[in-house]
Amino acid sequence: MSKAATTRLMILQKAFELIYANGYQATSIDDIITNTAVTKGAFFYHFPNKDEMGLAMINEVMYPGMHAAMVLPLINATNPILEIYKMMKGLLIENPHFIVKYGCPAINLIEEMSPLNSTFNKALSKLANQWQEAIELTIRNGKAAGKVRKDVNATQTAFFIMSGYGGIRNLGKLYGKDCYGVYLKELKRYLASLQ
Amino acid sequence: MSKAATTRLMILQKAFELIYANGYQATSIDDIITNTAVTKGAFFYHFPNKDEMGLAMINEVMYPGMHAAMVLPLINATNPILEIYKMMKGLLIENPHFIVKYGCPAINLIEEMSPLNSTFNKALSKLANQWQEAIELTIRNGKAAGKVRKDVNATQTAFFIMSGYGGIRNLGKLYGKDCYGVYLKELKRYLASLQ
DNA sequence: GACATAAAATACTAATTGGTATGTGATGGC
DNA sequence: GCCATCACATACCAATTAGTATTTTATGTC
Repeated sequence: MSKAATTRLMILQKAFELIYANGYQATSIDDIITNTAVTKGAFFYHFPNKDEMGLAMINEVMYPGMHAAMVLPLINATNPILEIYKMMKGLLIENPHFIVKYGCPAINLIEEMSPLNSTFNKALSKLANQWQEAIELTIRNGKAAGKVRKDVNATQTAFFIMSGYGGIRNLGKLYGKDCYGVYLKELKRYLASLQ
Repeated sequence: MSKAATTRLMILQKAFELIYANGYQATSIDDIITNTAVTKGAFFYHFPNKDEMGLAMINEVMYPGMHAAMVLPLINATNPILEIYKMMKGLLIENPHFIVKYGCPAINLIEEMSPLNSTFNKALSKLANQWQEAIELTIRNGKAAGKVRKDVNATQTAFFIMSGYGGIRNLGKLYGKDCYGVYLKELKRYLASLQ
């Protein structure tokens, strides 16, 4: 990787880190550059403004991360109920990149920025769509394989599962990680009811 | 109400309005006073700083509102499954104070502030606890009355329902109100599975 | 090694931020 | 009618914000 590309990536990764912990608007460009070996000149050489950096961060840092944690575990699922549960448990309990009190980076950014900036909204919708489609497909395949009841609505179920995730990330900020376990137990019950 | 009390309430209500739409940190004191007939002197006469105003807003504006919309509908519930569903539908569809793209004021504030400020965290936890207890009690009563299966865990179920709410408010910001209907359909299915 | 351009460093700016210092008119108790 | 204190109003301040203008240093190509 060229030195310039390294600088650019350093900016995006540190921005992600700070924005994850403090929010997008509360993270200043000065915050980012004082936490890296990057100067303001370099920042504005690589990005025309803060929002363009934010979009690059969504597409180049968050998208790959969410794909690995949320979509890949579902690909080629043979037992959809189990696979969806494992994906969720992996996300909530086993993923070392997430800190309970800071929630989920994607949920945080949706919460903060999607009402304020339609370009952010679009970029974040793409993330959510990928996940929704992966869950939906898993359920449809499960129905075809006879592992999920025929009267289950895949779209409805996907939205319901995604909602649970966003909400428990929110509650986790209030109560800490204990509520993740409580949630997962009931998720298991719910998923079983689809069989 | 005395004139001073009116001024104070005006500040809190306008602050709530602006913070609901733009977030706590993105709403400046100047924003609040230019949108009211209140000066900076009056603001800092009534509140020592911005955070104290924020806490007063949680306790004096948000708490009563959330109690009316989230707790009251469950009190004296005779059919818990139906009552919980109606409470949720009332919140998502019928409540005229909420704007889909801005989500839920309480969820927003939890998202933004609970990781950054432990005093906010505490105040917001009280809100969440009230709701949790109301849902839990409804389910326990339902079990006692034979309207909810004995093997249902009230705490788990309450967390699961609360999570769904927080998450669908998040998705609503992305997708608009259509997803509320999709969510409610699956919530109905889930609630039925408790019977 | 000359040269063009890419990449970055430095110094600045206007606007906005939360908060303060100080002044002033109204209000209520005596 | 005096006086204290309440309830504001006005003018300010230092720090921080996103962004710009200008200069300097690397880097690849011939």
